[in-house]
Amino acid sequence: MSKTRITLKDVANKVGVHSSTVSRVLNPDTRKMMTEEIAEKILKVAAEMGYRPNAFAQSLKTNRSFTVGVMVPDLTNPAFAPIIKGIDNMLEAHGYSVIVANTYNLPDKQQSTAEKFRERHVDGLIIATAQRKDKLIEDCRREGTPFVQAVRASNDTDVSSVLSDEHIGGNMVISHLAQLGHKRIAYVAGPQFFSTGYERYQGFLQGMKNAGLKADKDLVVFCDEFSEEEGRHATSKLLAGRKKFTAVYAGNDIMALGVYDELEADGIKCGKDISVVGFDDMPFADKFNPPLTTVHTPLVNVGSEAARILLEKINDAATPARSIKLKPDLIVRESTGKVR
Amino acid sequence: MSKTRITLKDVANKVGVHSSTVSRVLNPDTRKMMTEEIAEKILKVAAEMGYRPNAFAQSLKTNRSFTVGVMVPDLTNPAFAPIIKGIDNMLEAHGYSVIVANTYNLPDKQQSTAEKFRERHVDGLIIATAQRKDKLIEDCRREGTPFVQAVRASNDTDVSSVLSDEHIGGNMVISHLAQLGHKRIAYVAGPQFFSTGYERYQGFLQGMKNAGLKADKDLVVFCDEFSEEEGRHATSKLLAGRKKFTAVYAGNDIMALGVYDELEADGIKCGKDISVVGFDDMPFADKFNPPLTTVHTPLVNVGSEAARILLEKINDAATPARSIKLKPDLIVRESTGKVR
DNA sequence: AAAAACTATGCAAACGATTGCATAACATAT
DNA sequence: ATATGTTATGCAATCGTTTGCATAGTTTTT
Repeated sequence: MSKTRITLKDVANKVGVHSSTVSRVLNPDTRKMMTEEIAEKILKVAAEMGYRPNAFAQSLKTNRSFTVGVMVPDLTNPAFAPIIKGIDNMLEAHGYSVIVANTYNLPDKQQSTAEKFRERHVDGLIIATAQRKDKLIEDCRREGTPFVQAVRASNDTDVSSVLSDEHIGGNMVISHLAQLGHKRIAYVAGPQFFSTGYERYQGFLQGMKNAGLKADKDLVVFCDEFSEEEGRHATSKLLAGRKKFTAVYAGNDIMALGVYDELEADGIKCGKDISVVGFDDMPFADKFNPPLTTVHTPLVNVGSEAARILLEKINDAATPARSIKLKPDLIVRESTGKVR
Repeated sequence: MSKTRITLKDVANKVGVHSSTVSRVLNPDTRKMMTEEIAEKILKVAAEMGYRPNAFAQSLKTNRSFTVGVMVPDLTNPAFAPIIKGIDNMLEAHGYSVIVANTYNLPDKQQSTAEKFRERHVDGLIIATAQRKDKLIEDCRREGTPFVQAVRASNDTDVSSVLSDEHIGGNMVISHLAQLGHKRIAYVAGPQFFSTGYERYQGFLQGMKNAGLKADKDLVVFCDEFSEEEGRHATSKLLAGRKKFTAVYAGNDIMALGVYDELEADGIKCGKDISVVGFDDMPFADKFNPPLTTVHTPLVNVGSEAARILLEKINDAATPARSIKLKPDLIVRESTGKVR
């Protein structure tokens, strides 16, 4: 990267014009200010000389970096790769680069990551890590930082977000289980300080009500994190309780795997003795044993929609806030079956 | 991001020194040039005022961006997330940000991605997309771009790379299968223009030889890509052939899933009628049906080692090239069993 | 005491691009 | 022909930081 650099001045000297003229020709917005004859000559020479703008100099002057910071909890959670893919495809097509950071659901890490993004003057943020009440969101609003929340959102009402409709998802799950004859349905809830945890629980409650079933507090366990271990632990508690149940709805696929673990350890047949449903349809959910019935959220679309909205915000700060809820689908596989 | 900026000059005015003094105090390498009294005063005032260097101005002057470009084939392949994680953890600790790009194994995409990274003046590259003969590697060498290859490498001999030892892996697999009594072992090979495809095939051949078994050309299928579909297609061809076999070794876990698909479609019991082995131990391989026996490559370590070497190269261009092969482990699960 | 060496700090040039403003050249109206 | 309006281009300031060099002040050596 220490190769001799061709600058605007080099091109200008070769064509016999001033560097500001070259700059204006190379910017499509100002090209029309120059005659076509000079413009063609400049474009030709710039290409021949291999001129490439210095991004730092541009950014220093324009205060724009054409980067976007994306915060995810943990890139090794397979649900986030499709989201990033959707984000990257959209932003890359508009000349932006994506800087991804993991926060591991640690608030301190989230703050230091935000700080780093500020130092880098990212043009905007996509935040997939927000809690329902989140200082980062407050900070971004106060500072006027363009941002969009993806997957999870804070409680703030006039901020943009792209989520999956967790209530529709919950209704679908309970309806499916009810049709299979299930009446005692347990719920393994994610942390309530995340909107995914909270809203999926509300969706469970609503689904039960709509199916004419009674939601039983003793058949609900609230987990501290969306993890396999917590899912397993919750299932262990449910099985140790006095209330029997014939189905478990887990707040995401990772926790559903924990449910699987516990059922298997206790010699309970998943899909036959007890039905299990997850949420997200993360990659390879169809390869599990048994293939997991789950709510498919269009993760790539979540990413690309979030990126689209962010681009609008960056280009026009007056873009009104927008909260988009994408409709999920229930994918029935072999982890659910008729009540025995 | 349009908040009023505090500059070096503002801090300098407040302390009553020159901005170059502030700059030298804030740089640990030059702090000792200033008296402790002035240094403490500057550090205090800078913190109080919330001074933050302008990264663009720094980069324009120093020609350093403190970013690293990472090229992966496809972020949704679960094997790459741990690699990125390892890379990010190491680089982030040294003040770098990671810009990730997907190339989808398309050479044109790889070239345009490299071009974008050049425009951004990333300080170095980690390339997880190289073919055995790859123009990008030639370009980087000619230009003196610091880079390290990860997972896959080109044939060039004096370039740095961090790989898994595919031969050791192959030997482990064949030895394991031989111990289970398998003699007719089929191999589903990845594309030979990738080092992973080629070297894992060589490992297969070497393992067979070392186990005193005859590698049979009719029991080898070469795939055009590392994909589930190709793995399935290859298995279909193997089953349609005249040679019987009792085990399949697939060049990666994704292709092993394709092997699973075909066996299941044909009513063949995986792990009982035919044993299956993969390579990579991608996340959730233990959740498959049956849990996959596979070669575990320490993906996070591949990432962090590659990042470490790259940092050395960036800091000292004379760092000698180094090719590291990490030792894999065989993880035996339920997809392999005794010959029937 | 004078000369030489060392240290601390300020000055200003440089990095490369963008863009407001000035002005020369050209076109149109009187 | 003269006055007015429009267009094309160059000049130079700006963005904010780093760093070579100059120089004033201090310390050490002769």
